Amino acid sequence: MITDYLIKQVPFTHDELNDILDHFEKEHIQKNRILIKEGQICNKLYFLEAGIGRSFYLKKNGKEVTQWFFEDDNFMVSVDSFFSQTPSVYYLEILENAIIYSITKEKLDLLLVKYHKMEKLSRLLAIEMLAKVVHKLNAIQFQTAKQRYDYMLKEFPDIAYRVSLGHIASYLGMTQETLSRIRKNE
Amino acid sequence: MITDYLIKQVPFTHDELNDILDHFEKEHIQKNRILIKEGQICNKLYFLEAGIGRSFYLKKNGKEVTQWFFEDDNFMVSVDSFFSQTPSVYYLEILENAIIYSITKEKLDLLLVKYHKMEKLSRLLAIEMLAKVVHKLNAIQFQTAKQRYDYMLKEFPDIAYRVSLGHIASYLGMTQETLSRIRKNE
DNA sequence: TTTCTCTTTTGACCTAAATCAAAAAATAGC
DNA sequence: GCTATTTTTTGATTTAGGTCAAAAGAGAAA
Repeated sequence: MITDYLIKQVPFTHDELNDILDHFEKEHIQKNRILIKEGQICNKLYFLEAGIGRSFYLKKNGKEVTQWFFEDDNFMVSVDSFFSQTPSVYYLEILENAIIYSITKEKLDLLLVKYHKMEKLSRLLAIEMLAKVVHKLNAIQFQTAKQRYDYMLKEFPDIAYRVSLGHIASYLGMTQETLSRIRKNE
Repeated sequence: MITDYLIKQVPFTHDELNDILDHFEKEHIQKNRILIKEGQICNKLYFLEAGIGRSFYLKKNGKEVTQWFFEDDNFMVSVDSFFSQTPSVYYLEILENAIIYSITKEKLDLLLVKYHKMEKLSRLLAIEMLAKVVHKLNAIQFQTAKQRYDYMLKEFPDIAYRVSLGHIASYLGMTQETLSRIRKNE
């Protein structure tokens, strides 16, 4: 639940929470839907109440490379694009039927001005995400293919067996063949 | 200047700025000083007014691996450790004689509560840092050694020729020998 | 069940970059 | 200046993981 998630981060009052939630829209999204394409400006911040998603980008050779996975009960967004309102480098895709809450940049900006606590929430989320990305960077930069897969299992235990091997392999910076061989030897 | 930097991010008033700056301490630091060791809790946020720094960690085999470079006119911190007050995974080291402004976690927390704008500043910084780390991640994950060095030249043009080849090589996830050969063929 | 498509596995071979080792160059200390 | 120490370069060899190609397996539609 999005309310539980928000309260866990910052102690909003009941009224504040209602006001904030009024700025979000709830939607049901079918799997394989692309929320944002490369080049579009990501104008919405999404909260995944159910389902999973990923961001990926398309290399010149046409291959998709997964950049991040988004689990349920987490925000999903093309960060740079949304916050600096510049064209997204990534695609955002829903991988399993999802229930999402979305808020536009304009509405979020209103909330950020209105509620000091909302700024705090955003800061906390950004720092949390930063820590996660740094963690992945270390895994990618210094570890063998096998160790990177172990990182994946720890970081996304729920997702590791729900998305295709190819998506995971590209997320981990290795080929499908290599990941297949790693799994074989588990 | 730290004041210029702050104002560029958020329009603080003169009084606010003075109050905020009163919470910082100015220090001159000699090169090669270690600000934070692995395992310590990073209790201060540093602003580099002059000089450069890096974060690195020590692998089990005793080798240092540079994790990030910090240029003058930027904040320098072991992010996770500082914000979640947990033991740092990294060392923070000053590489060239520096002038820094530092603020403790306690004092920063006071400012974050006192000034809505200060929360905003922190959010913006976190998002900016996030974008940079994502950028490096992409360079590391998908590019050849040569391309990674080109990324370094773009991201840290000032630093690329001021720090040792070994520091840069480990930052880019390659050996010194490889970087030396790349430079030779430039 | 059969067909079509998409995903995963397996095998053979190749290459970018690592490792190991040692020489050359640059810096720092005296 | 002249050593001592650290950093960088060069060469020879190895290897993890990539590439290419094809077979096997798994869904989905009908």
